Amino acid sequence: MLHRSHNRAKARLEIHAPVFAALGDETRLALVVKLARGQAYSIAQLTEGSRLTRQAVTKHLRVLENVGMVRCRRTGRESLFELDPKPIEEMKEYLEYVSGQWDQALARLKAFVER
Amino acid sequence: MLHRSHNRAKARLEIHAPVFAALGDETRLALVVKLARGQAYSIAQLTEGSRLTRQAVTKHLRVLENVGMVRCRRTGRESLFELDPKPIEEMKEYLEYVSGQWDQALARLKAFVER
DNA sequence: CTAAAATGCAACCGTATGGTTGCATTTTCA
DNA sequence: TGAAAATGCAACCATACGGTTGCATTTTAG
Repeated sequence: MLHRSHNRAKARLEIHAPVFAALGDETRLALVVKLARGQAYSIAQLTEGSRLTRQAVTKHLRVLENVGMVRCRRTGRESLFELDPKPIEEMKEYLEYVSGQWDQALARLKAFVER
Repeated sequence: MLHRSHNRAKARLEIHAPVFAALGDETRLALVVKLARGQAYSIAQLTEGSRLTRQAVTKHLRVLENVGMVRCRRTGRESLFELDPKPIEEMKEYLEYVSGQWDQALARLKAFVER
């Protein structure tokens, strides 16, 4: 059972890099925090409070959309964006895998030293 | 207590973006996986199996080092790199915060609808 | 119907990024 | 001591990235 989650995490490593990259920007990181509040926000709403242009924010939103962290639906004259938590769960799985491996390595080292 | 972890995560948001960016590259992602095995690896060892140049791998390692995910010590004629799990823990905290907010938002929505 | 609101589209720009090549430096070991 | 191993340093290159500006399009509301 531990073996299964191991393979699952390893099989999906390729998918993760672009998702991590999407969060590798302060603006996008902040957007995700705002979107995590659960509502759907228009581009104008998401631009408000930022020192950036609306178009800059739009670009960031498209990046998030392309990696599947955000979904967009047109409603009237505005585009509403809302979070999709699945990629975040995948990132958590990856990090759990890495730190799990690390912890096991430390445990083996400890057992070896104490022998 | 839930309120405290909320503020802690929010206070450190600036730190996280470069760390996420560091994992936003397939090569670095793979390096971290390898380093999670717990040993210290030389540059030559980490280059082995990759299609990249040693210098390319070195650059990636410096990136990981600059965000604190990896430490380097010179031993004889080789540079040994090993993982530092703290930044990974910080990323996990951030993701926990975001998905936690999201879950709470969904719960509020559910409570509202069922009223 | 028309003006304002919200967005889309596209060109453009400076800089960061990922990668290479070439050469110098330090350590090891026979 | 001298060659091979492991790395460091630096220049260079193409392209991706973050951001802006300008203008066209669609929707709303008076």
